[in-house]
Amino acid sequence: MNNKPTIHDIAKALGVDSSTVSRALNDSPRVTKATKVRVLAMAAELGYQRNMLASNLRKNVTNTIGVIVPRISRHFFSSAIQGIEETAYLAGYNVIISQSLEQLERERKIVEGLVANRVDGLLISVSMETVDYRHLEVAKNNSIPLVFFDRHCGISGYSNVLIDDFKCGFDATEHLIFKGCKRIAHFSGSQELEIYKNRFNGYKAALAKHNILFKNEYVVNSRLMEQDGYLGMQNLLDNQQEIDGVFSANDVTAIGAMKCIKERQLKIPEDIAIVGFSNEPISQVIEPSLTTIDQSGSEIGKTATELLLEYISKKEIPVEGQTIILNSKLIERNSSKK
Amino acid sequence: MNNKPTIHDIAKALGVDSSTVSRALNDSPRVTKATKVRVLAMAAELGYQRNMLASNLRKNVTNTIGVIVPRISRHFFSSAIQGIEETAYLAGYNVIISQSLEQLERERKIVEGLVANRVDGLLISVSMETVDYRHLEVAKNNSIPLVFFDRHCGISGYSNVLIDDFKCGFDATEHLIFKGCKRIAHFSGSQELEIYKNRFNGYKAALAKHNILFKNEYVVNSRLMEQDGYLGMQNLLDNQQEIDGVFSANDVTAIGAMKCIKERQLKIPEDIAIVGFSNEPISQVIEPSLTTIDQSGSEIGKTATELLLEYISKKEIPVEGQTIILNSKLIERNSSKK
DNA sequence: CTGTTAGCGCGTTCAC
DNA sequence: GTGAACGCGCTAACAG
Repeated sequence: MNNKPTIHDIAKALGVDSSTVSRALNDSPRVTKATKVRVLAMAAELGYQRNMLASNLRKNVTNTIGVIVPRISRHFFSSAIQGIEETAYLAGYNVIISQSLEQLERERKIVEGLVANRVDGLLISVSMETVDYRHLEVAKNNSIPLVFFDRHCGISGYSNVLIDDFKCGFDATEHLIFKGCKRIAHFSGSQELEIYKNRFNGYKAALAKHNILFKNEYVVNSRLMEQDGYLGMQNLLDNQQEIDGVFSANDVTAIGAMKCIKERQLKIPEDIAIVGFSNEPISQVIEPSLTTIDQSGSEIGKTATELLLEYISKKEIPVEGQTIILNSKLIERNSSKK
Repeated sequence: MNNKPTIHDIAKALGVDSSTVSRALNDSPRVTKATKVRVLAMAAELGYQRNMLASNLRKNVTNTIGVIVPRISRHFFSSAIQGIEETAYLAGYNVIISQSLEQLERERKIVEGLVANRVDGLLISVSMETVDYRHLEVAKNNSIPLVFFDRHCGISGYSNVLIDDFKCGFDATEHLIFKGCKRIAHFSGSQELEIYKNRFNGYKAALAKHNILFKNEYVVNSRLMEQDGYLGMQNLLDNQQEIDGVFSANDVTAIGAMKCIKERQLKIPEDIAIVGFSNEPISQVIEPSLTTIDQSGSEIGKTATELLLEYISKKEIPVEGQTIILNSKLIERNSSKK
């Protein structure tokens, strides 16, 4: 029962050598079509399943890529993992998931563990504690290719797959401009954080490109709760700011703003168009008509995996890492303004 | 550089045999303390790392458990995976994640793939298309223990780790009763679905236990959108139903109901207490004061993994599967009513 | 095109 | 307590 058939069993049954069987199963060109068929038939009959452990040991690969994220349950990362898993699955790779829980020490141990497990490649979104990358050199020393995603690696020689927050802000704002908006408010978060600063800069750049005057009164910095959107919008409207568009750096805040707009009998997007930068899908359950800039975690995961698989198949770690910057997708969910 | 040291290298360096080294590294009692120390020191010096592939091949294990979920990016599953990963990590196991995308055919292929990869155990939340379990027999045939979580397996002989929706409904309702509520409304979803039916039954049972008359007018069935909560609450209040408590089978719907309550200048929880069954954490961002019954995905993941690891260590698949039913946690977030 | 030989790196017999 | 030898299952290299 527990004696699983091996290539030797099927070789014996067919009166050929096990290496021929091996070649047949691997669809090697150096074996007759006829014997291939016989081997495959016998394999099916015996219920043969290749022992990956042995195969991998011999080939010194694992068909496995290791993934390290700060926390699996955060939506962005789980959707990234979704993309990673799908892409890896199609390429015949397994995915081992680990989480650093934002701790450098844990990250270090995980990397060592994955390297000891001989993963064929590594996908990492580093923890917030990670300031240097010495603990990752073990991968390089073992010729294991490494791709950073979402959170970039500061030093050169590594590949990154990132989201362009600047361009997201730019695109969202330009989208509103194309819709005919001229007085566009921006709800932003702490300017200490790169992501919000970049989105804000994208917003300003889009205005500049289209010769629209930037007005400081249109910018609302907050903690990006729903209430902040509601109150921010209220303030803007009460202060006679004739807003006709809103780009919110956060979806929940955008929902708050929408509530305020609707209460005042203004129409979306006819009177005021609105775009929210989206983190969580549930926000669209609560407000299905919200046009969003979606941080496509699965897209970034897919891209990072494709890049990594390329390195793996080439069996070489590029000296110069490349950096791929993805755009988030703007998903328009309400009718056009003009 | 790429020639990683093996036990032979360290054996040669020490003038002992590789089998002695192997024993020393495995802390076998049949080797001198002194040589153990020498071996360990040399291993550290050479930067030796055990080749798991070879070790696993020899021992015919993988130190890996396979996990199949419908979709990684759904919050419940990603938090379950979080719990699984943490528990497995502590026990020295790796976790391979796969997603069925709710497709039976994919699930079948994944199971076969994981079995072919000789995972030591399997954790499955079956796809919605899964009505029979023949495609899982391959695991049993290969003596791979299997634990179902969240979505239970209908046939006997398998272990399940589930959430008790009935008890959740019961607890939520009883919590409201303890708060002093006597006229408790219930917002429910399609009675075709077990989960909503069970929560509804829990609600009724709690009322019965405390001798509170069940009134059909207090029950609102809907698609559980935010608007459904808002409108449902509106109807209840307009029809002179003097509601003083609400148990919603969904958090978003509860948020809608809260909005309606607040608009009418009623206070939560003083005038109307409210509990929502929680799926997504962001709902608490939008409404931080919502008291919830939390489906703890990570808890269920942890429990399922512990059970599975027990089976793995015992090296036997129980003939009679056991079923563990977990309670979700009630998390009270607003001040007491009475 | 097929068979033979020789390991991959480790763990487990046997002996001594 | 330690060494020698073998095998896990598969595949690469070399013959023929």
